[in-house]
Amino acid sequence: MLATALVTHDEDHSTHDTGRLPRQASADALDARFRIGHVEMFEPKEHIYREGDAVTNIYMVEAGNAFIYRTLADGRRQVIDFAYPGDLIGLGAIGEHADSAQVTTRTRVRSIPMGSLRQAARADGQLGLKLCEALSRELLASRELLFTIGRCTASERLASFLITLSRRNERCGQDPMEFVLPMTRYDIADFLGLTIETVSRTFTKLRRDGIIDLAQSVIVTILDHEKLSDLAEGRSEEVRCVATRLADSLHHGRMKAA
Amino acid sequence: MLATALVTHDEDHSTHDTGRLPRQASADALDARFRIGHVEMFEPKEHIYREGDAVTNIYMVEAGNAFIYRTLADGRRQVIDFAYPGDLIGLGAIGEHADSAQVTTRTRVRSIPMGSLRQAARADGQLGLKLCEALSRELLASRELLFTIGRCTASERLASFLITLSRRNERCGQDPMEFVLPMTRYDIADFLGLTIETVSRTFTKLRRDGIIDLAQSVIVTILDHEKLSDLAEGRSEEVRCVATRLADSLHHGRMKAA
DNA sequence: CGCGGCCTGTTACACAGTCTCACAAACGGT
DNA sequence: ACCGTTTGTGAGACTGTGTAACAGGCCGCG
Repeated sequence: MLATALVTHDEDHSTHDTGRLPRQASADALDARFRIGHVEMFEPKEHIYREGDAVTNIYMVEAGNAFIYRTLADGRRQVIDFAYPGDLIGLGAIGEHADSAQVTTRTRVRSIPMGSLRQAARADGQLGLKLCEALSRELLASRELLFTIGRCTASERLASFLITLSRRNERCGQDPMEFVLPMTRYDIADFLGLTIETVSRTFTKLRRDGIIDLAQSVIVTILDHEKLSDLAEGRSEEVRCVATRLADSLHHGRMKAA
Repeated sequence: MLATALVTHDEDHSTHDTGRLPRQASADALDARFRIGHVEMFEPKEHIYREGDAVTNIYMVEAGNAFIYRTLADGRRQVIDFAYPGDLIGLGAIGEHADSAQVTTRTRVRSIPMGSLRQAARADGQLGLKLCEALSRELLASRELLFTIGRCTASERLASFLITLSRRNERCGQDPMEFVLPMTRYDIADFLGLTIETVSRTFTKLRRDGIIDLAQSVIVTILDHEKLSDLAEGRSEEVRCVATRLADSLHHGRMKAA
Protein backbone atom coordinates (compact mmCIF):
# COMPACT_ATOMS: atom_id res chain seq x y z
CA MET A 1 0.00 0.00 0.00
CA LEU A 2 2.76 2.33 0.82
CA ALA A 3 5.03 1.04 -1.87
CA THR A 4 2.50 1.38 -4.66
CA ALA A 5 2.93 3.59 -7.62
CA LEU A 6 2.85 7.29 -7.01
CA VAL A 7 3.01 8.98 -10.32
CA THR A 8 0.01 7.47 -11.98
CA HIS A 9 -2.49 7.20 -9.16
CA ASP A 10 -3.41 10.85 -9.31
CA GLU A 11 -6.21 10.39 -11.74
CA ASP A 12 -8.00 7.48 -10.12
CA HIS A 13 -9.58 9.24 -7.24
CA SER A 14 -9.82 12.79 -8.30
CA THR A 15 -12.85 13.06 -10.47
CA HIS A 16 -15.97 11.30 -9.27
CA ASP A 17 -15.96 12.91 -5.87
CA THR A 18 -19.11 14.26 -4.28
CA GLY A 19 -17.17 15.85 -1.51
CA ARG A 20 -17.12 13.05 0.99
CA LEU A 21 -13.40 12.76 1.24
CA PRO A 22 -11.23 15.73 1.97
CA ARG A 23 -8.35 17.32 0.23
CA GLN A 24 -8.45 15.28 -2.94
CA ALA A 25 -6.77 17.53 -5.41
CA SER A 26 -9.38 17.33 -8.09
CA ALA A 27 -7.74 20.05 -10.08
CA ASP A 28 -5.60 19.56 -13.08
CA ALA A 29 -4.44 23.12 -12.64
CA LEU A 30 -3.44 22.32 -9.10
CA ASP A 31 -1.96 18.95 -9.96
CA ALA A 32 0.19 20.54 -12.59
CA ARG A 33 1.59 22.97 -10.07
CA PHE A 34 2.47 20.16 -7.71
CA ARG A 35 4.14 18.14 -10.39
CA ILE A 36 6.86 20.74 -10.54
CA GLY A 37 6.92 21.16 -6.77
CA HIS A 38 9.72 20.46 -4.35
CA VAL A 39 9.94 16.84 -3.12
CA GLU A 40 10.73 15.91 0.45
CA MET A 41 10.89 12.67 2.43
CA PHE A 42 9.79 12.28 6.03
CA GLU A 43 10.54 9.44 8.41
CA PRO A 44 7.82 8.13 10.77
CA LYS A 45 6.85 10.61 13.50
CA GLU A 46 8.56 13.54 11.84
CA HIS A 47 6.59 16.73 11.44
CA ILE A 48 5.86 18.47 8.19
CA TYR A 49 5.06 21.58 10.15
CA ARG A 50 4.07 22.49 13.68
CA GLU A 51 1.50 24.69 15.32
CA GLY A 52 2.78 28.25 15.36
CA ASP A 53 5.05 27.88 12.34
CA ALA A 54 4.67 30.52 9.70
CA VAL A 55 2.69 29.29 6.72
CA THR A 56 5.13 28.97 3.85
CA ASN A 57 4.01 26.04 1.75
CA ILE A 58 1.10 23.93 0.82
CA TYR A 59 1.79 20.21 0.64
CA MET A 60 0.54 17.16 -1.17
CA VAL A 61 1.13 13.66 0.07
CA GLU A 62 2.54 11.53 -2.72
CA ALA A 63 3.25 8.35 -0.80
CA GLY A 64 2.78 7.39 2.82
CA ASN A 65 0.47 8.84 5.42
CA ALA A 66 0.21 11.85 7.63
CA PHE A 67 -2.25 13.40 10.01
CA ILE A 68 -3.18 16.85 11.18
CA TYR A 69 -3.66 17.50 14.87
CA ARG A 70 -3.99 20.11 17.55
CA THR A 71 -2.91 19.94 21.17
CA LEU A 72 -3.61 21.66 24.43
CA ALA A 73 -0.83 22.70 26.77
CA ASP A 74 -1.66 19.79 29.06
CA GLY A 75 -1.18 17.29 26.26
CA ARG A 76 -4.72 16.60 25.22
CA ARG A 77 -4.71 16.01 21.50
CA GLN A 78 -7.30 16.06 18.75
CA VAL A 79 -6.43 14.52 15.43
CA ILE A 80 -8.28 16.49 12.80
CA ASP A 81 -7.65 14.53 9.67
CA PHE A 82 -5.64 11.74 8.15
CA ALA A 83 -3.94 12.40 4.86
CA TYR A 84 -3.46 9.75 2.20
CA PRO A 85 -1.62 9.93 -1.11
CA GLY A 86 -3.24 12.62 -3.22
CA ASP A 87 -4.40 14.66 -0.25
CA LEU A 88 -3.48 18.26 0.33
CA ILE A 89 -2.14 19.52 3.63
CA GLY A 90 -1.93 23.02 4.99
CA LEU A 91 -4.44 24.56 2.66
CA GLY A 92 -6.68 26.42 5.08
CA ALA A 93 -3.93 27.99 7.13
CA ILE A 94 -3.80 31.75 7.54
CA GLY A 95 -0.68 33.48 8.76
CA GLU A 96 0.62 30.81 11.04
CA HIS A 97 -0.37 27.21 11.42
CA ALA A 98 -3.07 26.51 13.99
CA ASP A 99 -2.32 22.81 13.87
CA SER A 100 0.56 20.42 13.29
CA ALA A 101 1.12 17.86 10.56
CA GLN A 102 2.90 14.67 11.44
CA VAL A 103 3.80 11.66 9.39
CA THR A 104 2.93 8.11 10.50
CA THR A 105 4.85 6.08 7.95
CA ARG A 106 7.72 6.87 5.64
CA THR A 107 6.18 9.56 3.50
CA ARG A 108 6.98 11.49 0.37
CA VAL A 109 5.57 14.97 0.18
CA ARG A 110 5.54 17.52 -2.58
CA SER A 111 5.26 21.18 -1.71
CA ILE A 112 4.73 24.47 -3.44
CA PRO A 113 5.18 27.90 -1.89
CA MET A 114 1.97 29.45 -0.62
CA GLY A 115 2.97 32.81 -2.03
CA SER A 116 3.35 31.64 -5.58
CA LEU A 117 0.14 29.66 -5.39
CA ARG A 118 -1.69 32.71 -4.17
CA GLN A 119 -0.19 34.80 -6.89
CA ALA A 120 -1.12 32.25 -9.52
CA ALA A 121 -4.67 32.15 -8.19
CA ARG A 122 -4.91 35.91 -8.42
CA ALA A 123 -4.12 35.69 -12.09
CA ASP A 124 -6.04 32.51 -12.83
CA GLY A 125 -9.53 32.51 -11.38
CA GLN A 126 -9.97 28.90 -12.35
CA LEU A 127 -7.19 27.94 -9.99
CA GLY A 128 -8.77 29.92 -7.20
CA LEU A 129 -12.00 28.03 -7.67
CA LYS A 130 -10.12 24.76 -7.50
CA LEU A 131 -8.69 25.85 -4.19
CA CYS A 132 -12.17 26.75 -3.01
CA GLU A 133 -13.35 23.29 -3.95
CA ALA A 134 -10.52 21.65 -2.07
CA LEU A 135 -11.26 23.82 0.95
CA SER A 136 -14.95 23.01 0.73
CA ARG A 137 -14.21 19.32 0.78
CA GLU A 138 -12.05 19.75 3.85
CA LEU A 139 -14.79 21.75 5.47
CA LEU A 140 -17.36 19.07 4.75
CA ALA A 141 -15.08 16.40 6.16
CA SER A 142 -14.42 18.39 9.32
CA ARG A 143 -18.10 18.92 9.84
CA GLU A 144 -18.88 15.30 9.28
CA LEU A 145 -16.31 14.42 11.92
CA LEU A 146 -17.81 17.05 14.14
CA PHE A 147 -21.13 15.31 13.98
CA THR A 148 -19.56 11.93 14.57
CA ILE A 149 -17.71 13.08 17.66
CA GLY A 150 -20.48 15.23 19.02
CA ARG A 151 -23.42 12.94 18.62
CA CYS A 152 -22.32 9.34 18.08
CA THR A 153 -21.43 6.47 20.38
CA ALA A 154 -18.04 4.82 20.44
CA SER A 155 -19.17 2.00 18.15
CA GLU A 156 -20.73 4.41 15.71
CA ARG A 157 -17.61 6.53 15.63
CA LEU A 158 -15.36 3.62 14.91
CA ALA A 159 -17.76 2.25 12.32
CA SER A 160 -17.90 5.65 10.67
CA PHE A 161 -14.13 5.77 10.63
CA LEU A 162 -13.82 2.35 9.03
CA ILE A 163 -16.49 3.08 6.45
CA THR A 164 -14.70 6.26 5.47
CA LEU A 165 -11.46 4.36 5.00
CA SER A 166 -13.28 1.70 3.03
CA ARG A 167 -14.83 4.25 0.72
CA ARG A 168 -11.52 5.93 0.18
CA ASN A 169 -9.92 2.65 -0.76
CA GLU A 170 -12.72 1.85 -3.13
CA ARG A 171 -12.25 5.16 -4.85
CA CYS A 172 -8.52 4.62 -5.11
CA GLY A 173 -9.06 1.28 -6.79
CA GLN A 174 -7.94 -0.67 -3.75
CA ASP A 175 -9.72 -3.30 -1.75
CA PRO A 176 -12.60 -1.67 0.14
CA MET A 177 -13.16 -4.76 2.29
CA GLU A 178 -9.67 -5.38 3.59
CA PHE A 179 -7.02 -2.79 4.31
CA VAL A 180 -4.18 -1.80 6.57
CA LEU A 181 -4.51 0.86 9.23
CA PRO A 182 -1.49 3.10 8.83
CA MET A 183 -2.04 4.74 12.20
CA THR A 184 -1.84 3.66 15.83
CA ARG A 185 -4.70 3.20 18.28
CA TYR A 186 -3.59 6.44 19.88
CA ASP A 187 -4.12 8.29 16.64
CA ILE A 188 -7.51 6.70 16.06
CA ALA A 189 -8.57 7.50 19.61
CA ASP A 190 -7.52 11.11 19.31
CA PHE A 191 -9.27 11.32 15.98
CA LEU A 192 -12.56 9.98 17.30
CA GLY A 193 -12.51 11.77 20.64
CA LEU A 194 -12.07 8.54 22.58
CA THR A 195 -9.33 6.83 24.57
CA ILE A 196 -7.16 4.01 23.27
CA GLU A 197 -8.85 1.63 25.67
CA THR A 198 -12.27 2.40 24.31
CA VAL A 199 -11.01 2.10 20.76
CA SER A 200 -9.47 -1.24 21.59
CA ARG A 201 -12.60 -2.47 23.32
CA THR A 202 -14.79 -1.31 20.50
CA PHE A 203 -12.63 -3.05 17.92
CA THR A 204 -13.03 -6.29 19.85
CA LYS A 205 -16.74 -5.72 20.13
CA LEU A 206 -17.09 -5.29 16.38
CA ARG A 207 -15.03 -8.43 15.89
CA ARG A 208 -17.08 -10.42 18.39
CA ASP A 209 -20.24 -9.29 16.63
CA GLY A 210 -18.87 -10.65 13.39
CA ILE A 211 -18.88 -7.26 11.72
CA ILE A 212 -15.16 -7.04 11.11
CA ASP A 213 -12.08 -9.18 11.46
CA LEU A 214 -8.71 -8.06 12.71
CA ALA A 215 -5.32 -9.49 11.92
CA GLN A 216 -2.27 -8.21 13.72
CA SER A 217 -4.30 -5.28 14.98
CA VAL A 218 -3.66 -3.33 11.82
CA ILE A 219 -5.34 -5.34 9.09
CA VAL A 220 -9.06 -4.77 9.02
CA THR A 221 -11.44 -7.02 7.11
CA ILE A 222 -15.00 -5.90 6.79
CA LEU A 223 -17.22 -8.98 7.08
CA ASP A 224 -20.63 -7.37 7.29
CA HIS A 225 -20.49 -4.15 5.35
CA GLU A 226 -24.19 -3.45 5.75
CA LYS A 227 -24.18 -3.70 9.52
CA LEU A 228 -21.07 -1.59 9.66
CA SER A 229 -22.49 1.20 7.58
CA ASP A 230 -25.78 1.01 9.47
CA LEU A 231 -23.79 1.60 12.61
CA ALA A 232 -21.85 4.43 10.99
CA GLU A 233 -25.02 6.12 9.79
CA GLY A 234 -26.70 5.82 13.17
CA ARG A 235 -29.20 3.30 11.82
CA SER A 236 -28.37 0.83 14.55
CA GLU A 237 -30.90 -0.92 16.79
CA GLU A 238 -29.41 0.67 19.85
CA VAL A 239 -31.36 3.82 19.16
CA ARG A 240 -30.85 6.35 21.85
CA CYS A 241 -33.75 8.18 23.35
CA VAL A 242 -32.28 11.61 22.86
CA ALA A 243 -33.44 11.12 19.37
CA THR A 244 -37.15 11.00 19.92
CA ARG A 245 -36.97 13.77 22.43
CA LEU A 246 -35.23 16.12 20.07
CA ALA A 247 -37.02 15.12 16.92
CA ASP A 248 -40.18 17.04 17.70
CA SER A 249 -38.88 20.44 18.50
CA LEU A 250 -36.77 20.38 15.41
CA HIS A 251 -39.29 19.93 12.70
CA HIS A 252 -41.49 22.71 13.91
CA GLY A 253 -39.71 25.34 11.91
CA ARG A 254 -41.16 25.41 8.45
CA MET A 255 -39.38 26.49 5.35
CA LYS A 256 -39.97 30.03 4.38
CA ALA A 257 -42.18 30.14 1.35
CA ALA A 258 -39.88 31.26 -1.42
CA MET B 1 -28.08 43.85 19.30
CA LEU B 2 -30.38 42.59 16.65
CA ALA B 3 -31.60 45.98 15.70
CA THR B 4 -28.20 47.56 15.30
CA ALA B 5 -26.94 49.07 12.11
CA LEU B 6 -26.14 46.73 9.29
CA VAL B 7 -24.57 48.75 6.61
CA THR B 8 -21.66 50.26 8.44
CA HIS B 9 -20.54 47.51 10.74
CA ASP B 10 -18.80 45.64 7.97
CA GLU B 11 -15.45 47.24 8.47
CA ASP B 12 -15.15 46.86 12.20
CA HIS B 13 -14.47 43.20 12.37
CA SER B 14 -13.01 42.37 9.05
CA THR B 15 -9.38 43.30 9.22
CA HIS B 16 -7.58 42.27 12.39
CA ASP B 17 -8.74 38.72 12.22
CA THR B 18 -6.37 35.83 12.80
CA GLY B 19 -8.97 33.39 11.74
CA ARG B 20 -10.69 32.81 15.05
CA LEU B 21 -14.15 33.68 13.97
CA PRO B 22 -15.77 32.19 10.92
CA ARG B 23 -17.36 33.59 7.87
CA GLN B 24 -16.62 37.24 8.42
CA ALA B 25 -16.74 38.61 4.96
CA SER B 26 -13.44 40.38 5.00
CA ALA B 27 -13.64 41.16 1.35
CA ASP B 28 -14.63 44.43 -0.14
CA ALA B 29 -15.07 42.61 -3.43
CA LEU B 30 -17.43 40.20 -1.75
CA ASP B 31 -19.19 42.86 0.27
CA ALA B 32 -19.86 44.81 -2.86
CA ARG B 33 -21.50 41.81 -4.46
CA PHE B 34 -23.75 41.34 -1.48
CA ARG B 35 -24.75 44.95 -1.38
CA ILE B 36 -26.60 44.45 -4.62
CA GLY B 37 -27.90 41.03 -3.56
CA HIS B 38 -31.45 39.96 -3.03
CA VAL B 39 -32.89 40.68 0.44
CA GLU B 40 -35.09 38.27 2.33
CA MET B 41 -36.65 38.17 5.79
CA PHE B 42 -37.03 35.05 7.90
CA GLU B 43 -39.18 34.54 10.97
CA PRO B 44 -37.85 32.57 13.96
CA LYS B 45 -37.41 28.84 13.24
CA GLU B 46 -37.71 29.25 9.51
CA HIS B 47 -35.10 27.62 7.35
CA ILE B 48 -32.89 29.39 4.86
CA TYR B 49 -32.18 26.05 3.25
CA ARG B 50 -32.37 22.41 4.19
CA GLU B 51 -30.14 19.41 3.88
CA GLY B 52 -30.54 17.95 0.40
CA ASP B 53 -31.58 21.20 -1.25
CA ALA B 54 -29.72 22.09 -4.39
CA VAL B 55 -27.13 24.78 -3.77
CA THR B 56 -28.38 27.90 -5.49
CA ASN B 57 -27.26 30.84 -3.41
CA ILE B 58 -24.75 32.00 -0.93
CA TYR B 59 -26.13 34.08 1.93
CA MET B 60 -25.01 36.79 4.26
CA VAL B 61 -26.73 37.54 7.52
CA GLU B 62 -27.47 41.24 7.75
CA ALA B 63 -29.50 41.30 10.94
CA GLY B 64 -30.58 38.57 13.29
CA ASN B 65 -29.11 35.17 13.92
CA ALA B 66 -29.01 31.78 12.31
CA PHE B 67 -27.29 28.47 12.79
CA ILE B 68 -26.10 25.62 10.62
CA TYR B 69 -26.85 22.07 11.66
CA ARG B 70 -26.96 18.47 10.59
CA THR B 71 -29.26 15.73 11.74
CA LEU B 72 -29.40 11.98 11.78
CA ALA B 73 -32.53 10.10 10.80
CA ASP B 74 -33.23 9.36 14.46
CA GLY B 75 -33.22 13.06 15.31
CA ARG B 76 -29.81 13.49 16.81
CA ARG B 77 -28.61 16.93 15.87
CA GLN B 78 -25.26 18.66 15.70
CA VAL B 79 -25.20 22.42 15.41
CA ILE B 80 -22.14 23.29 13.37
CA ASP B 81 -22.01 27.02 13.62
CA PHE B 82 -23.90 30.09 14.69
CA ALA B 83 -24.12 32.95 12.24
CA TYR B 84 -24.19 36.60 13.29
CA PRO B 85 -24.62 39.71 11.20
CA GLY B 86 -21.82 39.86 8.69
CA ASP B 87 -21.39 36.11 8.52
CA LEU B 88 -21.64 34.11 5.34
CA ILE B 89 -23.77 31.00 5.07
CA GLY B 90 -23.67 28.20 2.55
CA LEU B 91 -20.22 28.91 1.22
CA GLY B 92 -18.66 25.48 1.40
CA ALA B 93 -21.53 23.59 -0.14
CA ILE B 94 -20.98 21.47 -3.22
CA GLY B 95 -23.88 20.31 -5.37
CA GLU B 96 -26.46 19.93 -2.67
CA HIS B 97 -26.49 21.11 0.91
CA ALA B 98 -25.11 18.65 3.44
CA ASP B 99 -26.56 20.69 6.28
CA SER B 100 -29.48 22.96 7.06
CA ALA B 101 -29.56 26.63 7.99
CA GLN B 102 -32.22 27.78 10.43
CA VAL B 103 -32.94 31.17 11.88
CA THR B 104 -33.32 31.74 15.62
CA THR B 105 -34.59 35.30 15.68
CA ARG B 106 -36.19 37.52 13.09
CA THR B 107 -33.45 37.70 10.52
CA ARG B 108 -32.61 39.62 7.40
CA VAL B 109 -30.50 37.80 4.87
CA ARG B 110 -28.95 38.92 1.64
CA SER B 111 -28.21 36.38 -1.04
CA ILE B 112 -26.39 36.15 -4.32
CA PRO B 113 -26.60 33.30 -6.81
CA MET B 114 -23.80 30.78 -6.48
CA GLY B 115 -23.45 30.59 -10.24
CA SER B 116 -22.80 34.25 -10.74
CA LEU B 117 -20.39 34.34 -7.85
CA ARG B 118 -18.49 31.43 -9.30
CA GLN B 119 -18.43 33.10 -12.67
CA ALA B 120 -17.19 36.34 -11.18
CA ALA B 121 -14.48 34.47 -9.32
CA ARG B 122 -13.35 32.82 -12.51
CA ALA B 123 -12.79 36.22 -14.01
CA ASP B 124 -11.49 37.96 -10.90
CA GLY B 125 -8.82 35.95 -9.10
CA GLN B 126 -8.89 38.40 -6.23
CA LEU B 127 -12.47 37.47 -5.50
CA GLY B 128 -11.58 33.78 -5.57
CA LEU B 129 -8.90 34.39 -2.98
CA LYS B 130 -11.39 36.20 -0.79
CA LEU B 131 -13.64 33.19 -0.97
CA CYS B 132 -10.72 30.99 -0.03
CA GLU B 133 -10.07 33.17 2.97
CA ALA B 134 -13.65 32.98 4.09
CA LEU B 135 -13.60 29.22 3.66
CA SER B 136 -10.35 28.99 5.58
CA ARG B 137 -11.86 30.85 8.48
CA GLU B 138 -14.82 28.52 8.51
CA LEU B 139 -12.49 25.58 8.43
CA LEU B 140 -10.48 26.90 11.35
CA ALA B 141 -13.63 27.49 13.35
CA SER B 142 -14.93 24.00 12.63
CA ARG B 143 -11.65 22.48 13.70
CA GLU B 144 -11.54 24.51 16.84
CA LEU B 145 -15.00 23.27 17.69
CA LEU B 146 -13.86 19.78 16.84
CA PHE B 147 -11.18 20.02 19.46
CA THR B 148 -13.55 21.49 21.99
CA ILE B 149 -16.08 18.72 21.56
CA GLY B 150 -13.58 15.93 21.24
CA ARG B 151 -11.29 16.73 24.11
CA CYS B 152 -12.88 19.14 26.57
CA THR B 153 -15.15 18.78 29.58
CA ALA B 154 -18.60 20.27 29.78
CA SER B 155 -17.35 23.33 31.70
CA GLU B 156 -14.53 23.88 29.26
CA ARG B 157 -16.87 23.60 26.30
CA LEU B 158 -19.29 26.14 27.69
CA ALA B 159 -16.46 28.45 28.68
CA SER B 160 -14.99 28.18 25.22
CA PHE B 161 -18.38 29.00 23.75
CA LEU B 162 -18.82 32.08 25.90
CA ILE B 163 -15.31 33.31 25.24
CA THR B 164 -15.90 33.00 21.53
CA LEU B 165 -19.07 35.04 21.79
CA SER B 166 -17.29 37.60 23.94
CA ARG B 167 -14.49 37.97 21.43
CA ARG B 168 -16.94 38.35 18.61
CA ASN B 169 -18.75 41.10 20.43
CA GLU B 170 -15.50 42.84 21.19
CA ARG B 171 -14.58 42.80 17.54
CA CYS B 172 -17.98 44.13 16.56
CA GLY B 173 -17.60 47.03 18.93
CA GLN B 174 -20.15 45.66 21.36
CA ASP B 175 -19.83 44.84 25.01
CA PRO B 176 -17.57 41.81 25.41
CA MET B 177 -18.51 41.38 29.06
CA GLU B 178 -22.27 41.34 28.81
CA PHE B 179 -24.37 40.07 25.96
CA VAL B 180 -27.55 38.29 25.00
CA LEU B 181 -27.65 34.67 23.91
CA PRO B 182 -29.77 34.58 20.76
CA MET B 183 -30.14 30.81 20.89
CA THR B 184 -31.86 28.30 23.16
CA ARG B 185 -30.25 25.84 25.54
CA TYR B 186 -31.10 23.15 23.03
CA ASP B 187 -29.08 24.88 20.38
CA ILE B 188 -26.14 25.39 22.70
CA ALA B 189 -26.28 21.76 23.79
CA ASP B 190 -26.34 20.50 20.23
CA PHE B 191 -23.51 22.85 19.37
CA LEU B 192 -21.28 21.64 22.19
CA GLY B 193 -22.16 17.97 21.96
CA LEU B 194 -23.95 17.96 25.31
CA THR B 195 -27.53 17.71 26.57
CA ILE B 196 -29.63 20.66 27.67
CA GLU B 197 -29.53 19.41 31.23
CA THR B 198 -25.75 19.43 31.30
CA VAL B 199 -25.68 22.86 29.69
CA SER B 200 -28.12 24.16 32.26
CA ARG B 201 -26.21 22.66 35.17
CA THR B 202 -22.90 23.93 33.84
CA PHE B 203 -24.31 27.44 33.53
CA THR B 204 -25.34 27.28 37.18
CA LYS B 205 -21.94 25.95 38.13
CA LEU B 206 -20.18 28.83 36.42
CA ARG B 207 -22.53 31.24 38.16
CA ARG B 208 -22.02 29.63 41.57
CA ASP B 209 -18.26 29.85 41.05
CA GLY B 210 -18.63 33.57 40.44
CA ILE B 211 -17.29 33.33 36.91
CA ILE B 212 -20.40 34.56 35.17
CA ASP B 213 -23.79 35.99 36.01
CA LEU B 214 -27.06 35.16 34.34
CA ALA B 215 -30.16 37.27 34.00
CA GLN B 216 -33.31 35.80 32.50
CA SER B 217 -31.29 32.85 31.24
CA VAL B 218 -30.28 34.71 28.15
CA ILE B 219 -28.19 37.64 29.40
CA VAL B 220 -24.66 36.60 30.22
CA THR B 221 -22.31 38.77 32.23
CA ILE B 222 -18.71 37.71 32.46
CA LEU B 223 -17.48 38.46 35.95
CA ASP B 224 -14.10 36.73 35.90
CA HIS B 225 -12.84 36.84 32.37
CA GLU B 226 -9.48 35.34 33.25
CA LYS B 227 -10.91 32.27 34.93
CA LEU B 228 -13.34 31.82 32.09
CA SER B 229 -10.68 31.91 29.42
CA ASP B 230 -8.43 29.69 31.51
CA LEU B 231 -11.23 27.19 31.51
CA ALA B 232 -11.79 27.62 27.81
CA GLU B 233 -8.11 27.13 27.05
CA GLY B 234 -7.87 24.02 29.21
CA ARG B 235 -5.67 25.82 31.71
CA SER B 236 -7.94 24.84 34.57
CA GLU B 237 -6.87 23.17 37.83
CA GLU B 238 -8.94 20.14 37.09
CA VAL B 239 -6.23 18.76 34.89
CA ARG B 240 -7.13 15.42 33.54
CA CYS B 241 -4.69 12.59 33.64
CA VAL B 242 -4.99 11.71 29.99
CA ALA B 243 -2.81 14.65 29.51
CA THR B 244 0.33 13.42 31.15
CA ARG B 245 -0.16 10.01 29.69
CA LEU B 246 -0.33 11.28 26.15
CA ALA B 247 2.20 14.03 26.42
CA ASP B 248 5.21 11.74 26.24
CA SER B 249 4.53 9.73 23.17
CA LEU B 250 3.70 12.85 21.28
CA HIS B 251 6.88 14.80 21.51
CA HIS B 252 9.02 11.96 20.33
CA GLY B 253 8.77 12.90 16.71
CA ARG B 254 11.30 15.52 15.85
CA MET B 255 11.03 18.06 13.12
CA LYS B 256 12.68 17.07 9.92
CA ALA B 257 15.75 19.17 9.42
CA ALA B 258 14.91 21.42 6.56
C1' DC C 1 20.12 -17.96 19.80
C1' DG C 2 17.83 -16.41 23.76
C1' DC C 3 17.40 -12.67 26.84
C1' DG C 4 15.39 -8.37 28.40
C1' DG C 5 13.66 -3.83 27.33
C1' DC C 6 10.40 -1.18 24.94
C1' DC C 7 6.36 -0.18 22.61
C1' DT C 8 1.66 -1.20 21.14
C1' DG C 9 -2.44 -3.30 21.93
C1' DT C 10 -5.82 -5.90 24.95
C1' DT C 11 -8.54 -6.79 28.97
C1' DA C 12 -10.59 -6.16 33.72
C1' DC C 13 -12.59 -3.36 37.17
C1' DA C 14 -13.87 0.69 39.91
C1' DC C 15 -15.06 5.34 39.13
C1' DA C 16 -16.69 9.72 37.14
C1' DG C 17 -18.95 12.57 34.06
C1' DT C 18 -22.62 12.83 31.47
C1' DC C 19 -27.13 11.27 30.22
C1' DT C 20 -31.94 9.78 31.16
C1' DC C 21 -36.04 10.56 33.31
C1' DA C 22 -39.23 13.03 36.05
C1' DC C 23 -40.99 17.13 37.75
C1' DA C 24 -41.17 22.01 39.17
C1' DA C 25 -40.58 26.77 37.98
C1' DA C 26 -40.25 30.65 34.81
C1' DC C 27 -41.25 32.78 30.74
C1' DG C 28 -43.87 34.40 26.57
C1' DG C 29 -47.59 34.61 23.57
C1' DT C 30 -52.61 34.35 22.90
C1' DA D 1 -55.08 34.01 33.27
C1' DC D 2 -54.17 30.29 30.49
C1' DC D 3 -51.34 27.36 27.80
C1' DG D 4 -47.18 25.69 25.59
C1' DT D 5 -42.45 26.13 25.51
C1' DT D 6 -38.16 26.71 27.69
C1' DT D 7 -35.25 26.34 31.64
C1' DG D 8 -33.67 24.48 36.07
C1' DT D 9 -32.82 20.70 39.37
C1' DG D 10 -32.61 16.13 41.60
C1' DA D 11 -31.92 10.97 41.59
C1' DG D 12 -30.38 7.00 39.40
C1' DA D 13 -28.33 4.60 35.37
C1' DC D 14 -24.90 4.00 31.97
C1' DT D 15 -21.37 4.91 28.64
C1' DG D 16 -16.91 5.76 28.45
C1' DT D 17 -12.79 6.78 31.41
C1' DG D 18 -8.67 6.03 34.46
C1' DT D 19 -5.78 2.84 36.23
C1' DA D 20 -3.34 -1.14 36.10
C1' DA D 21 -1.78 -5.60 34.81
C1' DC D 22 -0.74 -8.46 31.01
C1' DA D 23 0.26 -10.37 26.19
C1' DG D 24 2.68 -10.00 21.94
C1' DG D 25 5.96 -8.05 18.47
C1' DC D 26 10.25 -5.81 17.53
C1' DC D 27 14.91 -4.78 18.43
C1' DG D 28 19.52 -4.67 20.14
C1' DC D 29 22.65 -6.93 22.96
C1' DG D 30 25.18 -10.34 25.17
